[in-house]
Amino acid sequence: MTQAAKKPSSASEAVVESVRERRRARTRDDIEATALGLFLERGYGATTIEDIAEAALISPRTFFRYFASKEDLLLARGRDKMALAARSLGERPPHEPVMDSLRGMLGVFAALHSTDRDRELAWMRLVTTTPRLAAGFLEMVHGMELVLRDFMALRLGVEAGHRRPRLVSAAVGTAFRVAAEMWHDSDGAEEMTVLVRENVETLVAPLLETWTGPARTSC
Amino acid sequence: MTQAAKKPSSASEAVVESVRERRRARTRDDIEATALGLFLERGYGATTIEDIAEAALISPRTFFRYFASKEDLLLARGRDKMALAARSLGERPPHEPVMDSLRGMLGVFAALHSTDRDRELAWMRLVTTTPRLAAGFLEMVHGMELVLRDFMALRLGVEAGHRRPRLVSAAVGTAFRVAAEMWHDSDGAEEMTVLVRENVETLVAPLLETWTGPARTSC
DNA sequence: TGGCTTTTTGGCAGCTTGTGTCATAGTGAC
DNA sequence: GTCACTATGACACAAGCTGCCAAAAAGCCA
Repeated sequence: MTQAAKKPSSASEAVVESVRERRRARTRDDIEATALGLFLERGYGATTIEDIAEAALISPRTFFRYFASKEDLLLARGRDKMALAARSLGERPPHEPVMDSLRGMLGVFAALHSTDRDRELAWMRLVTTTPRLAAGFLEMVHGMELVLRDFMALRLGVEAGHRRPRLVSAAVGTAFRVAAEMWHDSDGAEEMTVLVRENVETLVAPLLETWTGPARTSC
Repeated sequence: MTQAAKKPSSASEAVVESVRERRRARTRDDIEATALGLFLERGYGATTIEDIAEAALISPRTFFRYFASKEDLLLARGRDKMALAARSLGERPPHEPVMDSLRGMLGVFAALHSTDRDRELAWMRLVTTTPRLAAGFLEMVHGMELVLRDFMALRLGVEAGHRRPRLVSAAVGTAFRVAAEMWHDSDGAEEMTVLVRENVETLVAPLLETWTGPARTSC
């Protein structure tokens, strides 16, 4: 169920999705877009699953076959993007300076970012202004931090439970989160990617400098 | 409803709560303790409001007169503690070095901290292992950051929307959060307060040093 | 003590989210 | 065209949560 198409029937060898999978993805996108429209129109809380199902021409039961919850509908995409960006660190050359790897990750994230700025802004507004979603957003960033932590442990040469990978990965997540807040509050005036990069430079770079070089002390 | 006792009937002038208020507080504590016991025994998800109500000798309807939700039951106390600690910054001398104010805040927080270590550990385990609660915990810290942000804006002499108060307050919150994770993962072996202090020194101090002194540049 | 006012509580009815189950319709593979 | 698998819809149902109203309890005043 979770696995991708394992046997490409055509000659092409790229990610060939079966017809079913593509159809499923299209339905999923359709539900998502429909729901987002309703949310922006009436608000998150005032829109029921039944409303969404009706507007998307599916049954309420079917909704839950595409999304684990109403919350998931809005957060899944962001979660995937973040996880993908974080995991891309694994393909970085092992001896590259950590800051360079992070900059590379930002590039991956930027490439994944939707070009529809207004839509992203609306999404961000919805997510940050609805308490339950805001909590979910923070958890989403936290999930990315967990992936980052293992990477940092590897690069810093200590176990993941140590303070350094914990603090560094949390700092990166914080840089992301604060950038998102700034981007939203400025109505998208500044480029999100730039904001993230600046925050990482400010918050993470000094932290790494003290550790990647001479440090080999306690904790 | 939300206001405290305004007319103390006795001569004492401290925070005199009416009999009703004290009774209410006692019932609230009672429900909380009962529920925590059930959660630890059967798990958060496997314990229903009805179970809690029955064990606490109240009706399910009454439960919601004491707590906004099942989640709130576990998070309200922590939220209050953090808000109290953060707000205590307002009573600090205005020209005190920011790091000293933060250390003072940690003292307030430590004083509020329960002496029952096992109970706090169990609470932390419950909250961090239950996804929905974990998200709520993160939001709780985020709430503290919002209070911190205004304070930082004041001290740094810029508006709250600027990058510096944002990053510094978020860094403090992150220091808190990571300390909580470390404390939990180490089974409370290290003192929570110490962990927070060390994280603040590592993450926040360098950030402040670059800004409180010479800095008066752009952002 | 007795009566009045306010708060607290319980019960009920109802909405919403989310899940298990089963039958049915659609689709792809051969 | 048949067979197997998947997607869907239609229940039924548990649990969280809210509004509403009536009853009980608690404080208050004479």
